Amino acid sequence: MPFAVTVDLVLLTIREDELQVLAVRRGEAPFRGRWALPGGFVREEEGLLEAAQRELAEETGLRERSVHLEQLGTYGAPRRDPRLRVVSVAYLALAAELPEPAAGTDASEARWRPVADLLSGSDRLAFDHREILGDGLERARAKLEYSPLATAFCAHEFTVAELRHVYEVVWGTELDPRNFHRKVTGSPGFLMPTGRRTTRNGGRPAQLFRRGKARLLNPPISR
Amino acid sequence: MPFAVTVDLVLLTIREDELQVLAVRRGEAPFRGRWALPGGFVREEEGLLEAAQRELAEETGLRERSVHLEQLGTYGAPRRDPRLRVVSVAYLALAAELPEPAAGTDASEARWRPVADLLSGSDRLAFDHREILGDGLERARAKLEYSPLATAFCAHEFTVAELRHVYEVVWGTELDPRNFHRKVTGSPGFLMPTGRRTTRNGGRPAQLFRRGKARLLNPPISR
DNA sequence: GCAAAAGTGTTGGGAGTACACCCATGA
DNA sequence: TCATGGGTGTACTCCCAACACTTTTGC
Repeated sequence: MPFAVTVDLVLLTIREDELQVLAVRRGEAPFRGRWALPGGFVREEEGLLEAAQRELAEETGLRERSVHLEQLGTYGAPRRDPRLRVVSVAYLALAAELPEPAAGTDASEARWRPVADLLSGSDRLAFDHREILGDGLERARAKLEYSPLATAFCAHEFTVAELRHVYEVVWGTELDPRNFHRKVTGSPGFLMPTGRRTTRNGGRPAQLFRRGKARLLNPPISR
Repeated sequence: MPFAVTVDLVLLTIREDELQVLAVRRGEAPFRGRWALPGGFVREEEGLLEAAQRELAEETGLRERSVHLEQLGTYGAPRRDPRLRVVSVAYLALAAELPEPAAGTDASEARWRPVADLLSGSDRLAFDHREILGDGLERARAKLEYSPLATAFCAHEFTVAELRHVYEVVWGTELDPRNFHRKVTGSPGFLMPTGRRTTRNGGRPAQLFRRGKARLLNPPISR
């Protein structure tokens, strides 16, 4: 049985105080004119993660270093693509704020779109990409609690307030700045102090941190 | 690019006070004579979950009702199968104790094997199935904490002690029976009392429960 | 000085652990 | 009546949400 295998990317970032995802406007049938997740075929001599890294580089010009990339799930309903049987392995990628993608890189327009808009159905996604995006969002939300994943949304160095902003945007909640500060700085291995400070918005300068080596947070950060 | 797509099953159960997994002895090259996870090709008109359900039924004769089945991950390294490019979607299945599979169903011998034996490397698995099994075990362990998944290892009706036994075997720890009892009966939606009681091993009869409707446990059951 | 943001101290209540104790059965 | 496992009560500890308060900057 001949199957086509693709990777699709749910690349999330935080821009303009909301969670946004990279989407491409489809130039061809099927679903011409609709938004879709970026993706492409897996090559002959390429692993799945490798293919996702390549797609990521093609879409954003980013080396994999600064981007968190993990397998999200695989979608293979018989007629999810009307042309042929395609099994798609979705990857979840999280990045710090990136520039708007250069136009015309791939003959198709790529843009940052608010996740909420694409999920609310006002702007329907191609294929089963709405389901994939929904699963990606859920995964990201859950992992913020018990893993240091939120740092993947931040630049190399960041303040506690910036990290808190990530949590607040992804979860859509407000967190107490004082307790949050204590929690994250007290969580072993979550943050590494750099010793440097910054002043960005007036007020007392904040310490700058880098991500630490911890892979799991306990106790978790509660919503 | 022509890919073959298969589903592989990590079917776990608890037998003889240990965690066991269904394995099949390979009758052909490659890896002839080695143990492997049960699996097979996805058919033309079949979804991925559907294929996993079919495999499960073929191996165990079980209807999907009583078995928990969820996608675990997808494995597609270029040369994981030396014959052709195979992408395998692994599913994690959890079941209550089942009879030893009938011999000769599928020309290959299927048997319950202790997970620890297969992971410790004393009995090497075919392909990348050791990695898949390891991922499945990790997933099961993690999900016991924050989901009512442990009930999937129990029969339709079960006692608190039987449920505790599941946790103790999967985690390899001992739990305080008294606090455990309070936690699980107090967790809303985890267990539904049937009103019936049973005496299995002498001692005071225990209440019988069924799984409730909760999908998430909070607070979680801690290791 | 005043506003604004960073960071610390304090406290009261809730949750979890450890363990003493009581309950219901079979032999 | 004893052994065995089921189930409840209770006290102590630790954690954490809430919020008052102090620190350090720009204007």
